[in-house]
Amino acid sequence: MSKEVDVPAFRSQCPVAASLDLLGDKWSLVIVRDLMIGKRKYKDFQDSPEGIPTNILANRLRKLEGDGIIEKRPYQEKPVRYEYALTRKGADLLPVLQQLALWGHKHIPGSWSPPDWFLNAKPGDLPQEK
Amino acid sequence: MSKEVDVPAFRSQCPVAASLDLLGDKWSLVIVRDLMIGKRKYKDFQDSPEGIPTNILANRLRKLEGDGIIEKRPYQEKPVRYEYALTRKGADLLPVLQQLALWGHKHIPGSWSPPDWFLNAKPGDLPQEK
DNA sequence: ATGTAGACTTGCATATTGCAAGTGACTCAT
DNA sequence: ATGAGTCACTTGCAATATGCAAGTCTACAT
Repeated sequence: MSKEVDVPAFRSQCPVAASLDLLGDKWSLVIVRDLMIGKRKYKDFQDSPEGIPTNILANRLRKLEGDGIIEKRPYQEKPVRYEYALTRKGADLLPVLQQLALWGHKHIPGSWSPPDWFLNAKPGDLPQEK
Repeated sequence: MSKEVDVPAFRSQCPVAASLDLLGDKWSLVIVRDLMIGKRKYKDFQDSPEGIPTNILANRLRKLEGDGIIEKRPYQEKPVRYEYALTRKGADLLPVLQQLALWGHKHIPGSWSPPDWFLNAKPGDLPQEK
C-alpha cells in the first residue's frame, strides 16, 4: 500500500485554485488554525470544539506534512510521542486565516471576534519548526 | 423535495471554522474568484480551466445563493437566461482570495502571479449586485 | 423541420467523510 | 502483577459528496 500520500495534480495554474487543491476542504485550515494558536499534539487537535473525526485528523496531518505545510517530530521516546509544527510555508497562511476570520466575524452571526494578538501577528511570530 | 438547500449548522463559533462551513470545499471559492474576475454566466464558469462538473456547479451556485454570497437574476426573458453576481458579503471575500493567491504564488511552483489589478482591488471596486 | 445554445437535471460509479470501535506501547495506582 | 488509563493512531462500514456522461427544456436560427 502506497500510504495514501500522492503527488497532487493541480487543476490549473491559478494560484487560488492550486491553493484550494491543497487546502480546499473543511478540516485542513482548522488544523492550521490550531497550530497557530499553539496546539501541537494529536490530542490537542481532537479536543478542538469542531470535533474532527480521528481518521480524518490522521489523514490530514499526513497530507499537510506531505505538502510541506507542517512537520512532525517525536518529542519523546518510550513511548514515542509526536508533536506537530508549522513550517514557514504553513506559517505563511496566517494572512489567509486572518482575512478569513475577519470575514467570518463580519458576516456570520454569532461567530466570535478574532483576538487582537491573532490579527496583529505576523507569520514570523508564530511558533514554528526550523 | 426540499431542493437541497438546508440551513447550515456551524461546527463552532470560531470565525475560521464557521467560514469554512460555508466555503470549505474545492469549488466554492473558485466560483467566487470567477465572479471577481468578471464572469457572470453559467457557461462562463463551466469554461474555466479547472473544469467544474455541471452538477457541482449548479449545486454550488444554489448554496452560495442560499448563503447570501451571490445573487442570481434573469437578464433576459424568452428564453430566460440568468446571470450571477457577488453580494457585498461575497465581494468582501476579496481580501481572503488576495491572500490565498499570494500564498499560492509564493509556495506552489508553477502557479501564476496574481495580476496587479486583482491585488490592488478593494471589495467596493468589484462588479456586484445592489 | 433540423440544428444549435444556454442552463440546467439525472443516473451512476467512485471517492471522501463521519462514526464507532479497536490496537499497541507505555505509565501509574492498587 | 493485574487493571485501568493515556496517547496516537487504524480499521470497518455507512452516509455523503464528487465526477463523468448523457439527457432535458425552451427558444432562436436556417
